[in-house]
Amino acid sequence: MTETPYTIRQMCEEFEVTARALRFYEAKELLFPERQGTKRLYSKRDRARLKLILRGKRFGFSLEEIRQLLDLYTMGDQGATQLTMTRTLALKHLDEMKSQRDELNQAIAELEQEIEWGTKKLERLGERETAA
Amino acid sequence: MTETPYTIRQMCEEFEVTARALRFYEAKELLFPERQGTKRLYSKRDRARLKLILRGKRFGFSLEEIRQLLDLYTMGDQGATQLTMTRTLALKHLDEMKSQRDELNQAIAELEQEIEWGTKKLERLGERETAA
DNA sequence: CGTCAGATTTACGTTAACGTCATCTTTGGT
DNA sequence: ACCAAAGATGACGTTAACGTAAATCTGACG
Repeated sequence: MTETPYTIRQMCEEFEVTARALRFYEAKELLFPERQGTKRLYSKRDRARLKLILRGKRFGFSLEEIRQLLDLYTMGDQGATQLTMTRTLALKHLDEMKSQRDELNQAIAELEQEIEWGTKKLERLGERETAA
Repeated sequence: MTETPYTIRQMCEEFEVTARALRFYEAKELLFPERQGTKRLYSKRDRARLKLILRGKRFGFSLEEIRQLLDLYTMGDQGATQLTMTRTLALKHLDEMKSQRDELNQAIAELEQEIEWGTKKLERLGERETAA
């Protein structure tokens, strides 16, 4: 078993996306499944890429941004110039993600505060009701 | 100085958004500036809400989701039922944000790996060039 | 060989979140 | 009183990321 190509249906089920989305990602050059006749066959590499695509989306990156990031994980044997550019781009994204994480942590802390506040208020209301 | 209302322009500059966006948020009931005649006046409370709106956007929440979250920060003197619902919703969002953070941390770690890999490759290329 | 489910291609539709005019009003300043 | 700038109100346009429908194709099976 050297490889294990997936059909489009299997991909859909495994990643919970529609066939339309997969074809769309292909049209946008984020995926390059091979063809067996006219049908698409998704390799392990395609599956890895799709995973990254979906994760990128969850972080609010656009498909175009994701496409650029994907090239990073495909860094084969490019020239030093290309590699440097890719790395620079990646560092930029890394920075974004880090500030995003910091802000997210702050937001989480604040939201927890608010919830605690609401919880205590509910407790007081409960006491009143119990006392009556 | 009990209050310090902002004009729409001041809001735009302070938060780097367009007037169109502010009116749009108002149409979607995320902001409720008062009116002095026909003109909008944004209170401190509006500014706080806008800050949360923009932050929510950065985390990929839709305006509708943000609207619901905003009500959390407006928990005044509602009934216990309403308050419980709001709190439940908030806990759900909190969970989402926490998993998002965890996934983000993992993505950051992986991206750092890749970058390090690229960096080392560049170093090797540099050595070769130097040796030539 | 017929057909019937599953794929593909093509093309138009949809939603969110504004952008971009065009066209009034309002208003502070001279 | 008058003018230009700022603000308001429609109304239509735009982009991203698919959804949906229609027509065609293709391959395994009885």
